[in-house]
Amino acid sequence: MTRETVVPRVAPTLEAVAAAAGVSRSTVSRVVNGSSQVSPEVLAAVTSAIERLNYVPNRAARSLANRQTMAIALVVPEDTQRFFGDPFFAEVMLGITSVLEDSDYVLNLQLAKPSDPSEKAMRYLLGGNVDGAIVVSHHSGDDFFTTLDATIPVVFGGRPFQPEHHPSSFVDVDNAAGAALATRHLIGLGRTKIATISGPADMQAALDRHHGWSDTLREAGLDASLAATGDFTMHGGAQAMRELLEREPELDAVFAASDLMASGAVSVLRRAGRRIPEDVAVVGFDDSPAALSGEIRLTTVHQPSRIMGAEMARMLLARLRGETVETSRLMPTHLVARDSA
Amino acid sequence: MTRETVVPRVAPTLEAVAAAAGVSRSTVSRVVNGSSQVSPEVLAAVTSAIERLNYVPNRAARSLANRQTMAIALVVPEDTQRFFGDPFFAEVMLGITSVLEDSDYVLNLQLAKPSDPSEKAMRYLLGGNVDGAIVVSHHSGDDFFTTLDATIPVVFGGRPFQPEHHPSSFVDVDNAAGAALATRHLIGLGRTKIATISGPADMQAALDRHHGWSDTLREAGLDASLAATGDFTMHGGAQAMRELLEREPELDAVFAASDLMASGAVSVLRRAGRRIPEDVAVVGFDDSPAALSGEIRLTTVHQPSRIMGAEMARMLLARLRGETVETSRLMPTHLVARDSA
DNA sequence: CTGAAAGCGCTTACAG
DNA sequence: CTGAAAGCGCTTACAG
Repeated sequence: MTRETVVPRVAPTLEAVAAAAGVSRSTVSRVVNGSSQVSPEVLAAVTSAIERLNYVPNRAARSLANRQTMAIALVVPEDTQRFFGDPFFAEVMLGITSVLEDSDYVLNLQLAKPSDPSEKAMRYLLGGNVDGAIVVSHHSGDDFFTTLDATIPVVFGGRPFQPEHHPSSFVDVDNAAGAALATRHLIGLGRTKIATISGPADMQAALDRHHGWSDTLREAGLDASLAATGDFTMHGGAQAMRELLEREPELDAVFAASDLMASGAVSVLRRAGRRIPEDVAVVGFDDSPAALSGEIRLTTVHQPSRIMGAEMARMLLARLRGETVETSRLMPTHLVARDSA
Repeated sequence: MTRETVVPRVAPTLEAVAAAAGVSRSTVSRVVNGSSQVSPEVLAAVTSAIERLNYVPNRAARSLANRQTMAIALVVPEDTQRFFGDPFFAEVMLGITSVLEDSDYVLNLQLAKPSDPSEKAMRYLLGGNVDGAIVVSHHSGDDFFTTLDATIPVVFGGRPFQPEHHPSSFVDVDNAAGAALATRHLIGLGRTKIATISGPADMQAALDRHHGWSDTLREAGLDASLAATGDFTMHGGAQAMRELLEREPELDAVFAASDLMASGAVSVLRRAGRRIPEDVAVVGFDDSPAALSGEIRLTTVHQPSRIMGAEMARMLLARLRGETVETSRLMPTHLVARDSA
């Protein structure tokens, strides 16, 4: 259209640096990649040329040549709302980025639809765009992610559904044990009508926590039928609480499988005139910031979310380096007694 | 090390598809890229070969050849905590992803340190990894981002600092006008000692909102000296409120430059025995979910965050297409009167 | 409508 | 320690 007088500031290439330093491309490539096979003088000349030209290697060319992208994907099969709404994800991401910072890898966040990764997301993950992936919040419909491991290494945050089908590597806590901790605490408080608000049945962690609750109750000879399902959100927790209250107005305790759901339950209980913890004791799970931001300081099962994120990253990086690493890492939980139970 | 008996499931290339379909690579490339210059029969043959081999184009090779990455970066110069803590960012990201979904672009999230993007982030942005960038939450120290536009198109969320230096394209609201709306509302309520909690002075939006407040006050002949600075977080808002209360215990209104800061202020005011809105009227800014999740339903200045995100993406995509687009887009604000003022 | 060929900017054996 | 050359998997004029 218009006459362009602007010099098309093309990014300098290896070639240009080589010319400027008076050496071959191979040599420049060596210094860029930190090879020790370079004489001090040449090193200096090349380094200064790089500085002078402000050279940055072209990632596409590099990837094409050595088949590494130096990128890893963080896949969260949840909608944006839930991703941002639950502090758990922030903590995990914080842990991941903290270890990636010290590496040459960059993180690509991929929010996918639960149990139905988009065509686009699948192509992205399979199209050689990342060297590995971390999948947090796996749902049972997501077969794609468990089989993805055949193409690139993937580490799950939380034991994925059907690991027997495709043995996946993951970092998790012993969810059943954590739930048992919470339930025993409630029993120790003398409660007898102990309900639970479970997470979605298509998530392994939700199932495990549910079983931890029911097994503990049965061992104690208590009824384990008072269960409702939430979706790990505050709203879902409130909804489930209403249902439980209707079914059993006399309930005196509830174990919610997440702090957010516990918060929702607390609101409903109070609005229904129950004092917490006097009338109804509530225990959450996560010990995320959400445990402290609600109407009452939540008693909850602590899981080291940030550290778990860091472990996921470390595990993936180790596999990327070709090291033999354990397929799973289980982190400890503990009960944090505060005001709600 | 060990003898590998596993077939190294190499991803099929264009070449392989061409062979399978009995055509040239050029032809396969054409159908992959949706060229119309292909006969129906050949189209069918190639399509079926692609299906059969499960072919996914190698992105690095494609990028190298046509100099497009089909990726754009969302850069947020804030730490992970604040990024996840403020619903504003979630809304913007939601808007961005909604328009990107219908395109072939993927989004790469880059959290950078305020006023000091890491070496790594800079290299990433300059290294041909993305075709363009959206920068939300720009601080005055970030010269890198304003100059980045010389290399790849960047659209700012919120007018960047020093746009005169490097005319940047951005989408924003008229922050001063929004603040004036809030302030006039407070004046209309008969308040006379109207304070403000501003955002950080290194952000243009914070400055603009502050001026909207002070100009309106001066026009009304009221004192405009009661100002404290927060950092856009709840904690920062609380801190600033304490300071204001100490300086002027008689204050009867406060305009906070964000809902999160308004929430922090509300807590402090109540703890100090003030009734809201009777004793002190509070107006926030954003109308994000945070306006409804606190102790009181906040009266606030609505800005269409999600739509703004969508506009940023649309604007960037248009520039990527080589279209001539306006350099800035200003969205409207309006006051939402609820319970706090 | 289709194919042969050059080129995108790197890395990596292979010689020397 | 250094360089020439092939190759990574695509796209894109250029012919035909």
